Amino acid sequence: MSSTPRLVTIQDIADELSVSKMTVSAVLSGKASRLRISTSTQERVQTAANRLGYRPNEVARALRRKSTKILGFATGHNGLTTSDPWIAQILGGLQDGCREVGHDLLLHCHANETSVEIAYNAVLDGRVDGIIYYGPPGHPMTERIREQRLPVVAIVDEVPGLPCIAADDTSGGYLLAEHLHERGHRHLLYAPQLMDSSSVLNREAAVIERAAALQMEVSNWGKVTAGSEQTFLKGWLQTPPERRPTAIVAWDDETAIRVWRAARAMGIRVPQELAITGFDGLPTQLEGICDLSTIVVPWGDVACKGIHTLHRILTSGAPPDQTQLRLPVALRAGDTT
Amino acid sequence: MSSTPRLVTIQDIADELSVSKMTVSAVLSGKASRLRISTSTQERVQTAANRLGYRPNEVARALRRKSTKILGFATGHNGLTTSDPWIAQILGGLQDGCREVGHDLLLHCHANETSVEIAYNAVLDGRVDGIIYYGPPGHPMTERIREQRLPVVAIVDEVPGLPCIAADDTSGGYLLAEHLHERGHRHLLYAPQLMDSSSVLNREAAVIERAAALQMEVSNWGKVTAGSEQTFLKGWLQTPPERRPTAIVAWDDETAIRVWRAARAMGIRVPQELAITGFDGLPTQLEGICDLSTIVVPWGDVACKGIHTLHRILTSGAPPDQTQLRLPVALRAGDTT
DNA sequence: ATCCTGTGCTATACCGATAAAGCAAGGATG
DNA sequence: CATCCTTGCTTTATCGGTATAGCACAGGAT
Repeated sequence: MSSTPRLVTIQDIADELSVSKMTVSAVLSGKASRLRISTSTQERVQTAANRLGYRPNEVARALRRKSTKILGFATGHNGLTTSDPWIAQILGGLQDGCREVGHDLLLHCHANETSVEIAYNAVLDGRVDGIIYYGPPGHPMTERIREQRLPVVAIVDEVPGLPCIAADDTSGGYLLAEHLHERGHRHLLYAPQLMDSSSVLNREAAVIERAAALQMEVSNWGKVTAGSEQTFLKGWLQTPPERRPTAIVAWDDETAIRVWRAARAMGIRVPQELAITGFDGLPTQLEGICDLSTIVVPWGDVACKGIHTLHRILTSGAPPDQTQLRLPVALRAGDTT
Repeated sequence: MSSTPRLVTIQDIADELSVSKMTVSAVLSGKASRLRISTSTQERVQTAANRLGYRPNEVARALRRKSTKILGFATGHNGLTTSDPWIAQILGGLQDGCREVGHDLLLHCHANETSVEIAYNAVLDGRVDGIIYYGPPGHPMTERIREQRLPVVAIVDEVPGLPCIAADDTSGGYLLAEHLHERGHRHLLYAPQLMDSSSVLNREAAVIERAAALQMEVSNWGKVTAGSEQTFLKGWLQTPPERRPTAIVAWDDETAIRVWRAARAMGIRVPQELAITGFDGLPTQLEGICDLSTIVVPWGDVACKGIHTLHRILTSGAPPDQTQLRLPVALRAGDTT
């Protein structure tokens, strides 16, 4: 019952062949020709390395090159967990991106505010080369990050002064307003979420702007919190039919589904009496029951592009670190409109 | 536009105070008394460290102590992604566990077979101290892992020769059979999944065993693949009522929901004509529509315990590395039984 | 015989920390 | 006055790599 076996080092090979470890290093890191190592020696080294199962120690390399080739992911939105479906998609995209640029991904994705602080420290500790940040612009850490010019790329939500990859929420809002206009709606009800998130604010602003341009009225009766859906819809039922909004534009899919369920329970016909739209485009389990009209956000692509941007910033010496990208979204018309 | 700032090292502080870096190290790592550093020097070092914002370089430490304090997560089940809801819960549990033992979590969770190989190499590269493995026992890498005695803990699915933390799938199966028996069912239909997973096999075996003990008949009409639910249920409808199973026991929640949807579409009344059970206990979006009877599996706890076990193996020199744990599951009776 | 050039490798230093041994100055002790 | 102990540091080696300079030797030119 031995514990973890000692790993093979460059020195082991050097001893075995009675050469200096520099020779071994040169061969194994492809610098053999620059350092003029004879072909026969190269072969002997390669053979020994293979036989012993040598793998270069990444920690030692990282120390020397001052880069771990590990990127971190931090969430600043309170209460966010890996179980949130868009986070899941983001994680997938981060993984893909990391594989593409040859880095590893370290998770600092705890459901509390310390996530960012931990990630921030991870950079100062030399543990990660940079961070993908998903959180509110006003997080106390963001200022320190800017001040110290740490390699951080924001995703999904804009953070002033940081490079950012997000979805084109504005176009998404436009698409929704236009879609509802085409379906004959002239009075929308916006169900917002008050959170410190540029993405959410952009969605709302865009819906309102395009609705106005299309001569549609937009009401706002405030947030639809979990559990208050029925109350919310009662208000709708009590409104005289001619003054009723004909469609509810929810800030996200989850809210839309909650409203849809409540409407269904109250006998309100969707979409005949009331149309409902979401925003996120996440896969649902309601297939065949409720095919929500929504905006499909490319969460994975956003994350993946974020990694690539971070990688570019890290490899280019002096980065033009004001990259701002908005990835295209698409309307998915379902049976709730 | 400068690039990443150089991080403060122990040498910077030593130079600043004209002491040796060993003195600084001793103070900052709490070994001041053992090495007899005067109180005044300790204070000077502390002050300078704070002023300069010193943080010890974790890579250098890791090299010295031969441990990165990073644990990896690898998936061997093909096609598994971070979007699968139980993976999401597992990730949450891994995070929690890591925070509790003071380690970081590196993700090697790609949707293909290379995940395990990458994680395996990460250990040999000294990049991670150990791995949490979630995959089939027959994966080509598992043998190498055993041979080389790498610090790996399997979760969810048993792997012969490796320590494992899983859910008590057997009890789950018993609970389901007993529950259905109580509800008066005497003939079950098991909808299995043929995958190389001990968890899934245990579920099935337990249902069958307990059903037999309770004098219930158990039929098996084969897998219910995505899209074949209606065909499956047509077979059920065409069976003479007295020979029909009265309950379908699906191997997991997702299958159960697919069957439920198909039954609903075909006008089969659930649970009056046909009861349906799942297995997983994951949150669904069907709240208020279909409250699935299922077994709640503590995914997060399994993952978290896995981390703790791995940590114990890594800290104890010669581990009793045959830890086998089965965490309790619970029946959640919904309105599909 | 001496100088020069190219070949093939070795020696040294360094990345940033820590473990262990060493060593100078001052006071107590014989 | 010589010895010993304690205090308060410094020196050196080490983890496992990599960058850079150096060095011994062979062969051709002078």
